[in-house]
Amino acid sequence: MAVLLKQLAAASGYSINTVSRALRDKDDVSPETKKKIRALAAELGYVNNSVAKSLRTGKTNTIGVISADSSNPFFAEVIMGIENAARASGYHILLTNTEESTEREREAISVLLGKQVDGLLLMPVLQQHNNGHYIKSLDVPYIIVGRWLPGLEDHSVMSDEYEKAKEVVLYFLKNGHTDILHLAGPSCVSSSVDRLRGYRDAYAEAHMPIQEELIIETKGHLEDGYHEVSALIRNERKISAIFAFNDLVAVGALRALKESGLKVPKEVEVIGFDDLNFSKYLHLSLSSVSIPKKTLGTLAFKTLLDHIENPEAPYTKKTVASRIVFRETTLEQEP
Amino acid sequence: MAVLLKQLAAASGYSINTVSRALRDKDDVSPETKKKIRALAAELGYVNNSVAKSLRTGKTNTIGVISADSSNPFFAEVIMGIENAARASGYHILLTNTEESTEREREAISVLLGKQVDGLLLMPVLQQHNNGHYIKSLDVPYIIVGRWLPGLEDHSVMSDEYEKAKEVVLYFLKNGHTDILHLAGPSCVSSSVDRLRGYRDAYAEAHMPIQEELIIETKGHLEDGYHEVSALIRNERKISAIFAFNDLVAVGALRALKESGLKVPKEVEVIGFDDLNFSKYLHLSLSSVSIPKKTLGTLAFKTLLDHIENPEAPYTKKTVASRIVFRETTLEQEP
DNA sequence: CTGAAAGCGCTAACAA
DNA sequence: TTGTTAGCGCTTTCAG
Repeated sequence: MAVLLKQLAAASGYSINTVSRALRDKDDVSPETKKKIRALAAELGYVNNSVAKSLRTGKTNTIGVISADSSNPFFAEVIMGIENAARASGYHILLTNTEESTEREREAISVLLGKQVDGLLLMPVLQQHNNGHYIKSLDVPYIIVGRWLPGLEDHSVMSDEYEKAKEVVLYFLKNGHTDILHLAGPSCVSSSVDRLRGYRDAYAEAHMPIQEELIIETKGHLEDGYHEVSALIRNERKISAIFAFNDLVAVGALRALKESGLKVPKEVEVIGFDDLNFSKYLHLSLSSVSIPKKTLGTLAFKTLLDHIENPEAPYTKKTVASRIVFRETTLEQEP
Repeated sequence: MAVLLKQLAAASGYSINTVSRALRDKDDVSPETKKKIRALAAELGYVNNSVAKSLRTGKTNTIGVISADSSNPFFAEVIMGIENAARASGYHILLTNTEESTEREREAISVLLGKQVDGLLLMPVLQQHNNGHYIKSLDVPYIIVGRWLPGLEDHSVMSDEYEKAKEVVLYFLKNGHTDILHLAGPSCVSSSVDRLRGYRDAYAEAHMPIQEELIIETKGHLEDGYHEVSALIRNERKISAIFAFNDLVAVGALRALKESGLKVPKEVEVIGFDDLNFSKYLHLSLSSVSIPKKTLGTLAFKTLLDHIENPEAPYTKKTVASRIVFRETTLEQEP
């Protein structure tokens, strides 16, 4: 069974305390003693029991990560950024999925608190009955990653989505498009709200009338883009540009366009959002708004760590800049 | 601060013990007492401290998941399967990445053991100096997911990769291809070894000579497929079929083929491996070997759970069947 | 049905 | 420099 301090103490002749201090490299233990104890620990394969340590110290060196859907490559990439940064700082992550369910989210927070995580990284659901109030009352430091919650904006680490969404649609409008389809994301996700707002404000700024039927809410999955665009084409609804909530939806849309024989970008221009790894390798490489996902994850963790180490510090909203990458699904193309 | 059993005891007039037993629904506490205590706990927002509980019970209800690279969509999907199954059984996952490094792997195992995980799910690196010996000596139950380690085959939950790889190449050979490029994965990953073995054995079975220069080792990333195939074409090396280690590499290859003007599948047939979510939505939907990733994750967790609950049970290798999906990058196509 | 006492393995005060 | 003692918050005997 597991080797304990007690065993090391018995085997070395020192007290449990001295062994503990030696292993933690405290400087009131003589070098020789340390050496002896260290050697013994290595020989017997001693592994510090972090559960006991955590109970005693009140620190777990673990943070909870509550993701909405980690099978979505976007989150997967963000989470990898988080994990990397966390590991580099001696932290571990306890990962949970909510699948955009408010109840699961609440449950997840509660369980993770029970596990005494030192902090929380959240990608929360935004809804009528969201957990904003509950989250606001948390004792542990927490950061909202890539999203926001009303009244908690200062806890967010995210990218400039509204601005970029607007820019995308403005680009379309300037190119003379009037029928710009917006394949929006779920309204319970703050990024959908921002991207949609960008769409509306771009129209407003260009003094163009919005055609509400060209705003279609999806769940943000591949199939959604495919089905919605297929349906539109079947109904002979004219569209000349598509601004998709994310790359997944855009890829689905691309597929539908191809099947119907519509030429991209000549007849229909398409811009996605997120710039997933594979998007530039598509047969028709996808124009998209590139969010630095790994950076987002890293920054989120680092910010959280700051607050763990310095609990009194006030929170401030942090933003990482994204940029529009023009590839083969738009007429304008980068060199 | 956090509400403790002590507070509930003081506030309710019962002893700490009774409160604890009431909350855990033990049947030697009277129903009314339970009700009172429960109400109080809910009111004060009591959350059980799992660290203390774990120290006392020796159970953490947490498993460690050591992934090679969770930004790879394949792992992301498997991990999601694991997380789902785990949550359904009241377990949480502590996620770590090794980026295919043996040292990080060893370190990760050790730290997770220190955190007293109830079991381990590994996607280990296979190398000269691998951690097989170390892993073999573990006290906690562990399962190797989607891979194998020599001597530990019984601990694996994986798919029938060798068979399917062979089948793929046999399909190519039967169609008259002689120059089949194999974009292999890293040799330190067991699935690469299996898929390559399938390639070789198919040639042997067809009594065809292998052209060693058509076996190219890659790291399994998108860019690799792109660069290797581009280089081959630049050197005017003739190839008429590509069997890629995974879909990522295949997509990169597809891109290179497109740039060079080679028609898929007429001039070059391509089959990938893994069948990632997006593969069927590519402009040219990718033929691939479909591994049921979520099932793999679920089965891995369930198997691990069996061993956690029943430590004496012997391990046996488990396999989930994959299947070849013929889409638009092959001449043969499913309806 | 309920309570008192012990102890999980560790670290932090305090003594020596 | 080292050892003794207490205690983190909980569950588990064992009494009552």
